[in-house]
Amino acid sequence: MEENDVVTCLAALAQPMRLQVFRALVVAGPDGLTPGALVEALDVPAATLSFHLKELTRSGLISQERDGRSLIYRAAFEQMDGLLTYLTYNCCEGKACAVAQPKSAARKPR
Amino acid sequence: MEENDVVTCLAALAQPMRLQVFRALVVAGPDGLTPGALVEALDVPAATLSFHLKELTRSGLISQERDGRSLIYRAAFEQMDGLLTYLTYNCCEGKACAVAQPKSAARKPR
DNA sequence: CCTTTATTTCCATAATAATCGAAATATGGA
DNA sequence: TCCATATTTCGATTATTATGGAAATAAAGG
Repeated sequence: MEENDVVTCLAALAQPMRLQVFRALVVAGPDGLTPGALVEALDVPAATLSFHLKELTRSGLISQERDGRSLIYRAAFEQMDGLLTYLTYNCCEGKACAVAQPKSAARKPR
Repeated sequence: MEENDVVTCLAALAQPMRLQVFRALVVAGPDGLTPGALVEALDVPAATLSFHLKELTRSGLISQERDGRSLIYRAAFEQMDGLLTYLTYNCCEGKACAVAQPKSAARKPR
């Protein structure tokens, strides 16, 4: 992933409501969630949610698919993986830092 | 790391100049860099740089230490590790996604 | 103490992002 | 075709962030 896209992805997640939306979609997995479900779950006005969904979509971190009257949004794990890969590289260059997947995997196991 | 701090860290990195600054500090390693060196390297007005350094410091992603007339800024790897850990968790919850440290480590070896 | 160098703070300005009601669009079904 | 439901777009408003020159602060050394 290229620096520009990295900044866009980071900015997409760097907002409380959007981080919550993304987390909800990650938890929902392949089924995804509709805007309606997110409005309920996160108690946010539809127009506001729509703005944030657009922002996340623009970054490539989520995808959209129509299903009848509803839309289904899903987390785009490949993109998130790309972001993490970039950050891991640019955190750990020459350092014995967070190549620590084992350490990470050990704590806070929820 | 808690959700609030995650958003703050993401926001700190979600800006082209700040991402460059952080990357430069990561590359510089334990020696760190002075604002003067960064002004030279990144060709940015001192006042603008100072604003961004403050932002990064506020997030905990870099630290500051005085050395005579100069200040030395360094990447705070523990904080970055915390951020990566959080993101890894909230990307991969229930997914066989980017627990892929090996995969990541294999490509783009520069 | 005065000067030089390093860096930050102040301040005004410009640019971008977030909020949300109301109107518009899309879809499926009677 | 008309209606109800799901969602987005519009548009106005407010809030936050970024930029950079000029003035202020901090430290070292004569």
